[in-house]
Amino acid sequence: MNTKKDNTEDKILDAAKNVFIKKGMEGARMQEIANEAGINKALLHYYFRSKDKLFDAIFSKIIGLAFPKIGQIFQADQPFVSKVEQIIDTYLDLLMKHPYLPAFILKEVNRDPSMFFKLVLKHGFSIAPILKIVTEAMDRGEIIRMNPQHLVVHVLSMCIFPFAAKPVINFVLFNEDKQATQAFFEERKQEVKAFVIRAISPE
Amino acid sequence: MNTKKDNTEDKILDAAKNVFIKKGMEGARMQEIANEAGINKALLHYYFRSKDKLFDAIFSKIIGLAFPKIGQIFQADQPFVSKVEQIIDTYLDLLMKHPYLPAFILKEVNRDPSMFFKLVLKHGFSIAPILKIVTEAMDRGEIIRMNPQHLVVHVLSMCIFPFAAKPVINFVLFNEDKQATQAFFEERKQEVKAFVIRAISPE
DNA sequence: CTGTGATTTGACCAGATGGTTAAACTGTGT
DNA sequence: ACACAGTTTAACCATCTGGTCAAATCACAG
Repeated sequence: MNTKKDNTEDKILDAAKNVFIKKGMEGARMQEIANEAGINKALLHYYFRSKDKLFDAIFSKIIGLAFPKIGQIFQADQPFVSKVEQIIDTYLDLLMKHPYLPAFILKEVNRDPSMFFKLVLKHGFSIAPILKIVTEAMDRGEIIRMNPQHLVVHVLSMCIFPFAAKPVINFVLFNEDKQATQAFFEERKQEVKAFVIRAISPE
Repeated sequence: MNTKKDNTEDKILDAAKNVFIKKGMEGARMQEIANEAGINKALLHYYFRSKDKLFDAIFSKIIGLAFPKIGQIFQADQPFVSKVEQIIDTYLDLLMKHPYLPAFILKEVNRDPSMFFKLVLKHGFSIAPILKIVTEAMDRGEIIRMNPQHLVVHVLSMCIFPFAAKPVINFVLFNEDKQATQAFFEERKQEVKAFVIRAISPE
């Protein structure tokens, strides 16, 4: 389903990613991963010592994907509103491409927060630069003054939550009409941007 | 930890709730539930035929708690802005009292959406009345015109997501300072209300 | 007291699961 | 052709887990 499947290790990583994302660490079965990779179960232990180690490898890659470095998202000097639009565009594009990320990460983070903490440190993710940019925009009067931490959480909530709650939205809002649900998610990029900008613009 | 613990069935329900919420359906162990209830494991099967049946009983109660009837939240004739404030107040109060609800429900909904669908129907939950109230407020010009479904998802996202992502917020935003995290959550009621009202008010 | 049905328990079972191991296979350099 | 290291496999193991059951205990009507 993904990239190169030539060598065994990549076949395992690819299969493990699919199974872990679908079933989670606890729900996944080593035999199922072996089947998906088309190899013998013992090979999983040959390449990765244990289920935990294999999961670590997958989870680390996924955290790196979902917590991008700030430099990768922010462009240099532009109005703050453009920056907000850009960050929402970029992150919702990422989530549309990997809609399973929020539910998977939330599940695993709540199961074992300490593992997540280590990975955040390992990938060098920090929220400070974002808070600084937000605060500076407030100082310049580009946006209204408010607690920047709450603003960040507001925006991330609106971006991420609907993906984690996709089955709920699909059923409660659209009676399991998959096309309507899909259309709704495609609209959200514009809707979130408009909502946020209206909330933070002066006057 | 909860209500009456006199009869065995209630002891089981109470213990099962604690364990299921902490570990989820898959992570929970019948033996652990029995220990928590201070009874023999076979009694679990005597009162509830199987783990699935026991989980159903717990999950149903929790869905009923998290998806309140509309009448229970909305007061009759008041300005729409007051209604929004009231719904945010009420729901954030509920979540502050049961902060585990979002993570637990999201996990189980994504594990088995069909069970969740049945429970939503069983509890007679419907989003239609809310959408109607929102649309009427737009018709009266009380708030700006926008897609009411997106507005509802915006508000629910900002209310619910931070609880599901509490470990992330606790670490990334507050370096595991529990008091700071707690204070942040107590601020959110005001912050969400202000943000939403600013985004939807005319002018 | 005594009988009877509901409740409770310890012992047990079958199946699943992560993990191990010895043997077999593969390819490559000499 | 052969040796040797890396790779792959089938069979196996220990443990855990949901579930069952017969026996024991309890509560209460007669």
